[in-house]
Amino acid sequence: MLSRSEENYLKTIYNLSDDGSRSVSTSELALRMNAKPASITDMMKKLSAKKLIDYAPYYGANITQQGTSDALEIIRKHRLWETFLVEKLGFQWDEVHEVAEQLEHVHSRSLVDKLDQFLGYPTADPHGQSIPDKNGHLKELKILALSEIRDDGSWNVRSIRSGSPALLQYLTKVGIYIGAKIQILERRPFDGSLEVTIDAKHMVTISREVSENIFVG
Amino acid sequence: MLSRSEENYLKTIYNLSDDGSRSVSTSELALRMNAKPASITDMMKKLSAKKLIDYAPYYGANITQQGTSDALEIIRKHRLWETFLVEKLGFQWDEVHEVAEQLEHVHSRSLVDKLDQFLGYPTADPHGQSIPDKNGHLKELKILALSEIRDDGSWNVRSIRSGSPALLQYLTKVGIYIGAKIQILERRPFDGSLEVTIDAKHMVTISREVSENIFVG
DNA sequence: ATATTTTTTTAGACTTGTCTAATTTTTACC
DNA sequence: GGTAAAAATTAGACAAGTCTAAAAAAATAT
Repeated sequence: MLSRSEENYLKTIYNLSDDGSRSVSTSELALRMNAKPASITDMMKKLSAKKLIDYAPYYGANITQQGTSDALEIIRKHRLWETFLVEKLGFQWDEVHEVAEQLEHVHSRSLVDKLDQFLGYPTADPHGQSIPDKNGHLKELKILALSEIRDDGSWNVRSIRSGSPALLQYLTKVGIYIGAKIQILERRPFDGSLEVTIDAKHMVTISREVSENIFVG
Repeated sequence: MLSRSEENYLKTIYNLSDDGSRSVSTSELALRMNAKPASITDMMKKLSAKKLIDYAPYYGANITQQGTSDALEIIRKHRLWETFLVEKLGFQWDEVHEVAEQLEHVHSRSLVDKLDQFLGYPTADPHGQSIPDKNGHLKELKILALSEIRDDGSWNVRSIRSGSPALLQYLTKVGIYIGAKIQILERRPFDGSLEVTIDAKHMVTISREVSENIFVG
């Protein structure tokens, strides 16, 4: 069984690697985990010994099939708990990440599946992110970050990269939510910011940092 | 903030001390925690430094007011989660202890209170044990262990000392549940066993070990 | 009242996960 | 292609929580 720390590293490697499609460097991981590179190297060796990542010194980590499967299980738990917290306990979408970070490490054969059933087998969490099913299958949505959209026209907000309560609070304030309709009016190449309308009603300027975390389809 | 280990020791000291009314010895705690006495001594010093117990070498531990308050918060969380698992997720009463042991360590200002509200402010968990309220008040029930009953007549099962799935499974098998009516027919002083009827229907023999864990009123 | 047994504590070691400082390897640049 | 900068690794340390073995204190028994 994995330790809490191992689980956190594995999950972060999975997320940084774009669902396992590229390798992750020590410094990248150090930045995301708020840890020193030396600590990352140590953990890379541990995960490698457990065959959860392929690791060679100086060449970063590639998550293995087993690692992906374990990571998806943790992500499934995280997203199911977030859904529970919002749908059943009445939390706001910006309040649930930290608690779910703890709940995702509870180990129980049947707990997750019973929770899934209780919630009615949801396919997306409160931030619009897909919830892997019990076999570790993730419904891949064809979505793009708002920052990557080149085509004008109207897009629907499908998900938000969660993790930052401040971002979610900001989005709520400017009227962006899962399902909101966004139309790009103007692009400002010098800073990457966008001028958009939301639900064809109000107009806001969105910075590049923010548009990179909004996914539309 | 207390570590998981500190929380587990504190909770166990509280339980062993009969709600803080007597001191707990090193060996007693070692037995219950499945740890060596040397480890207990180390932790006693830590909890003592944090003023959660009064401890003097060779004289055991007495839980302080602050320690009692912290212990009751953990116990509140444990019992609310057990209630959730049985009432909402459909677990059996003998399946929830281990998972609740993990869930009780999740830290969140609002989670527990929102869970309490979601469950409708229950006053007892699935084993009949009182749930402390958010101010740490525990409704003290006038109950006795079945093993201590000297008076004949009929008694209602009020709670079971939880923690042993095997015991709970056994009780289910012989027809004992919270609310069952038990009448003592015969006492066997040589081994402390009792012959009883349950709900005036069927008759069973209950060992002393079992009757010490059934509370009636 | 003293000796023996039991309990508790101390001393020192080990594991996990982290760190700092020093070293090595890779990358980037002229 | 050689050198400087950046990135990664190694070596050694530390804290938390556990252990074993030895020593000390308390309890028990004769």
